[in-house]
Amino acid sequence: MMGDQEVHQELLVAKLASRALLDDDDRAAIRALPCQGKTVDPATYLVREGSEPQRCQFILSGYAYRQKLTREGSRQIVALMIPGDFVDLQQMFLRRSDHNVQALTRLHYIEIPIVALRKLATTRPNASRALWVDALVDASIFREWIVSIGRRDARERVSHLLCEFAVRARTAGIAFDGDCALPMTQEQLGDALGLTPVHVNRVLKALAADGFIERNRRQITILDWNGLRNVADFNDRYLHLDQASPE
Amino acid sequence: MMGDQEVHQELLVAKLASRALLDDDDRAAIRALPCQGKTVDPATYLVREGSEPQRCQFILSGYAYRQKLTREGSRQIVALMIPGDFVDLQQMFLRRSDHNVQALTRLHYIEIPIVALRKLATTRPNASRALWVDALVDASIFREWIVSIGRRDARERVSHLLCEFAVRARTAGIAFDGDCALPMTQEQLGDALGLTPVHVNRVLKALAADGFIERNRRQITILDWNGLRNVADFNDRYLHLDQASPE
DNA sequence: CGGTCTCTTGAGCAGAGTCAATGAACGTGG
DNA sequence: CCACGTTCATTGACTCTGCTCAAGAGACCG
Repeated sequence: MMGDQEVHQELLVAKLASRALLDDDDRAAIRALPCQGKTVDPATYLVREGSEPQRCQFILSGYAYRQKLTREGSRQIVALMIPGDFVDLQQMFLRRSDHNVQALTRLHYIEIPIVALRKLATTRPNASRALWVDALVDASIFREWIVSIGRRDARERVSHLLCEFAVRARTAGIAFDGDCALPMTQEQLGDALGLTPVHVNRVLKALAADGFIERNRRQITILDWNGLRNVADFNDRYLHLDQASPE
Repeated sequence: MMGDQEVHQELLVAKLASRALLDDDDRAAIRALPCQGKTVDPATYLVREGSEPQRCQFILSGYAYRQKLTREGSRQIVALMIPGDFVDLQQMFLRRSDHNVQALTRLHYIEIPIVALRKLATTRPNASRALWVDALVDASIFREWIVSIGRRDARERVSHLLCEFAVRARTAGIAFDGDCALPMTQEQLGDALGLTPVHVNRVLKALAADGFIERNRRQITILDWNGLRNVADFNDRYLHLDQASPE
């Protein structure tokens, strides 16, 4: 029987093993990382712009998002994070954070000292590769968001986000089939998509009227996966899901 | 007297040294990287979506951009690259490229086998850190572009791109003061900003009328740096320019 | 049961897009 | 050295997607 600590670290091992092939020594080194579990309420800041992070967070359950504010006070969400995501690989080698990270829901996570992760990265080549792949996949998702916001209309954009979330949730083992409970308010969706909440509302209504999704308060369920992926022009290539298979 | 090969490698050393503190052994290891110089014409593809890159390119002179196409054929430029930028760190640990890279101008670059770079990353901790920082700064720029395209209006967006380009060009030592010759057509600017070329034209005209910039064919010169940065809500924090100073 | 968040919906507006025509600069080959 | 074709830049007229403002309806909470 495993204690909490062990369960947490198995998630971490599983995540990194999905990013690169690991041997037993790599796994042992990952299990040996010092870490500490934490829980926070929705809207809590995990990282603040301008701060100098000393620990890297890894999400066990719940959701979080990266966010930046403009001078006028409008907010842009630049990434969603789900269980099995690292919050701070994006800052691991940078001095100051360039954005904020906030909990979207109640959140359980572990914190690992950055020095320990850096040491892992320099002593275990396979683990290092897994960390690289993870950071580079994040960057690939950023690029796809630029394409969505820059070149897709509101209907495509909303659909694309739903598709991405569904695939990532399924890959992380926290969703099955269409059952994709994206716990975001329409205002938050708007902030992630570069739209106003009013317009998000209208688009969701239209997608529901067309039978692609079903809505029920903050729950959105995909009814017609192929239809929605077609509306969205969605292709999961940019998520790089096959990095850990033998070459 | 240095031959071409040596000059090229000094640029590489200088770039990595700007990303992390390096010692003499690190510099020697970087100089020992095998590499080959190349030159291509504007619009040449350096990387194609779906390909499996074996070499990493490093730009010596000229400009390039990352680009993705949507189903409808519209194009989104997701990054600009200038001399001293790595083209392919973003793919170094991923199997298949998720985007295209094209030369914007006539381009001189060197190619380094990815295996050699990976080896550098696993044997030289400081060099590894420099590569990490470089990749993470790229990711930070992606995030800022998401904010720009998602939440800034056309005038702010155009100004922001000009500011970013000016700062990066100055840092790379290829521009001085306001002298920022961004060699992009208005169509390409539009593709980078999520706008149409017609609208880019009108915004540039307005910025010139207000005295912020001067235009002359494809050359844009910044006349009023502080004014433009103010229009753009520009802050260079996200470029992480101070990573190589002692902690 | 009142207060607070969200979600909805309507009406009107505006920033940016579309379409289309003209003009300026450039490169090339005869 | 000029004619021609091509690529960009420019401008106007019109359209439309998505925004703003505002009010009302649900849902949830202490």
